[in-house]
Amino acid sequence: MKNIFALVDCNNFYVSCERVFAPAFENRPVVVLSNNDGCIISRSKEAKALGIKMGEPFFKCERTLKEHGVKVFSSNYALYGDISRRVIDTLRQFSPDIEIYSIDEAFLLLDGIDQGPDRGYAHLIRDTVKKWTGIPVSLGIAGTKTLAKIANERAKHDASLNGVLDITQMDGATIDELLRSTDIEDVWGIGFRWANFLRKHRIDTAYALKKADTSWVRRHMTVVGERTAMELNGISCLSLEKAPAPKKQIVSSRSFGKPVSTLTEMNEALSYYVTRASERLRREGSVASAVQVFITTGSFGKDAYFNMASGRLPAPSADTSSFIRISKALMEGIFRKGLSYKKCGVIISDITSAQGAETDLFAGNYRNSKKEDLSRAMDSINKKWERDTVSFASNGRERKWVMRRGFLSGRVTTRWDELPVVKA
DNA sequence: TCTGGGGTCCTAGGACCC
DNA sequence: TCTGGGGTCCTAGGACCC
Repeated sequence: MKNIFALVDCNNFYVSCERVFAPAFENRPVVVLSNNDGCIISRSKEAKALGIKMGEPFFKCERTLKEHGVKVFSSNYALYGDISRRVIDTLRQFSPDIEIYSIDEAFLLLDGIDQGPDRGYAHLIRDTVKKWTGIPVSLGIAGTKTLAKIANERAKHDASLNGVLDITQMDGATIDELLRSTDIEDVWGIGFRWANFLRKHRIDTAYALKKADTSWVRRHMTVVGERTAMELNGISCLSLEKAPAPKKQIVSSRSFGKPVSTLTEMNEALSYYVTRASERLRREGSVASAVQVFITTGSFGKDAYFNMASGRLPAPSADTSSFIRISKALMEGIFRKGLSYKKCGVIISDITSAQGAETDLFAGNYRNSKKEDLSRAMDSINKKWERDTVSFASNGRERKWVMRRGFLSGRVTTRWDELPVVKA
C-alpha cells in the first residue's frame, strides 16, 4: 500500500503565536527566548534576515537586538500549548489519521482523500488553519516522512510555492534535483555529528545519501541511518504514530533565576519540579517506581559540580508526596554546602500503566491508593482554577529561584483576567 | 553576572545464568 | 598451547528530534 504523508509545520511557531495577539509586530523583527531568558529559540523572518542565530545566548546579542528594534518575548508555554491544540483541532477536520509530532508539527495521512486539482486540498488546509487560528503553516507532501520533511522545508523557503510542495506530483528527475540541492545536514535524522562524518566521505547532499551503499550506511550509522537512506529512496520505513506511546521517563528541571545555595531552597525547587513531574505521570494514567535527582553548578568553568542520585519507591505509585519524600532524601546525599547551584531536576522512570501495576500485599508495600486519590483531587482543583491553587507546603512560598521571564506576554487564551480588550 | 527543557532510539559491554 | 558456549537483562553512552 502506498502512503501519502503531509507534514504540516507552523512557521516560526512561537513568534507567530505572539503575533496573533500583537499584530503590530507583523512584518517586524521578533524573537522569543528560552526559559530563564537564556537564548533565542524562535525568530521571525525579519529577525533571521538580521543574522540572528538560532540558539544564540540572549546576553550576547542583546545590543544588536536593541539597535535593530527587535521585539523580544520570553517564552509563554501556556499560550503556545493552547494555540497548538487549536491548530491540531483544525487539522483533524482534514484527515482522521494524524500524528502530533511536536508542539508545532503534525503528520497527516492523505491516502484515499481526494485532493482536488492543483493541490487544492493542501492550500485549503493552509488557508483554514490561518483563518481559524491566525497561525501560518507550510505543507510538504510525499510518500515518506523524510521526504515530506524535505518538501516542507522547501515550501517554507521558496516564496513561489505559496507554502505547499507536493513531491508525489513530481517525476523522478525533478525529485533528484530537489535532493541534490538539499544539504546533508538539512535531512531529518542527520544531526551535527553525522553530517560531519558524511561530509568527510563526500556525502554532501540528500541525493548522495540516497545513492550511498546501504551496507556501508548501516555499518557506520546503524539501522537509524539506513532507514533515513531508504526513506530518501521513497521506501517508507517510519509509519504514522496515531496514539502517542506512554512516556518511558518524565523529566522536570529548570535553571534557577538566581543561584541557590541553601538546602532549604534547593528542596523547595526540587519539590516544585517533582510536583510537575508527578502531575504529568498521572495525566498519562501511569505509575512509576524509579526516581533520579540531579544538581549542577553549571557546566562552565572548571569548578563545575554535577551529581546525581537514584532511588526506588517500594511499589509503583503516582502519589506526589511519596515522590517528594524520596527525592528529598536523595538530594541530601548529593547536596554540597558552600556551592552556588544553577539547576536541579528530577527524572521519573520505570513507568507502567496504572491498571496493571504490580503490588505486593504481603511485603506491606501495596500501592497507597488514598494518597493517590488525594493527588488526583489536587489535580482537578488545579485544573479548574489555576496551577498551584493547592500544593504541598514543601514547594515553598517565596520561590526566589523561579526562572526569569522579563518579557512575558499575557496568558491571553487561558486566563479570564488576562483576556485582551478590544476597543470599540 | 547572563548559554533551555523535554524527549526517543540503538549499540556495546558487563553481569549473571544454565 | 590452553582457558565452553549461548542466552538474557541492564546500563552507559552516543546519536538524534523539537
